Amino acid sequence: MPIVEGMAEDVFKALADPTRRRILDELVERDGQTLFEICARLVTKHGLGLSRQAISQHLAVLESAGLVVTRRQGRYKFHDLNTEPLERIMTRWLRPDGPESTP
Amino acid sequence: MPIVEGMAEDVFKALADPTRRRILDELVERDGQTLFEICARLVTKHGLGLSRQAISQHLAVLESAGLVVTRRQGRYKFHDLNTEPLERIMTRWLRPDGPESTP
DNA sequence: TTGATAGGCAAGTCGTTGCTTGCCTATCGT
DNA sequence: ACGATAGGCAAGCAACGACTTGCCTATCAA
Repeated sequence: MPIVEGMAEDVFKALADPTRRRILDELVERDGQTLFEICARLVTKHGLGLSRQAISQHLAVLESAGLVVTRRQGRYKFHDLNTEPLERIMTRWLRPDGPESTP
Repeated sequence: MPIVEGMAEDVFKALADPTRRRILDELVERDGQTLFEICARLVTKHGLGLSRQAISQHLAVLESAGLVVTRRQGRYKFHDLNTEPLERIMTRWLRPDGPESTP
């Protein structure tokens, strides 16, 4: 399947923010975290002092990009990482014969 | 070499803009293009009606991210694609399929 | 039911960014 | 030398994006 720019757009924009990349770092380390868990870990591990809404908005961006999928369970909403959109776009500019090493 | 966020920052921000991604598309198709060539091809192939300076600024962003390297020759400045920064960051969130040893 | 927990919605602020416009320098061909 | 070509620099503007604040809904435990 060829890369559709419309799909790549959201993914690249989602990856453009350092906080969102940190969130992905957290999720790749432990899947199924809630919003409050992610907030807590960003504070304790990275010193990120952001409001809950800020993180919530970041998660919304990641979700609409397909990088995060969610499942509700009672009052909890668990967030899981989905790397499938990444693999789709990563090879876009890689040359067929691979990178050229230093001669 | 481990991924340093400071290095990834510029790369992701550079990739966040659709015009810059188009430029990379052009360069992966034909290396060593000048600014005017890139302008012309963006217009004819993608209908992008941007000013020369706009493209120039995009190229500057790509260059400072290390995604494009340049070589001067007389009054010409040729632009070449460099995929090395890409390969550095692409595997960041790919889960280890098993006990992966450091290369 | 009451209070606490987990999360959502909307408006507003403020810095960033993409783009333009105008003018400038350097190199080439004749 | 001259004009034409290739590119650079800087100020200004409009739009977007990250973040906050305030208030609201839903679920669970006592």
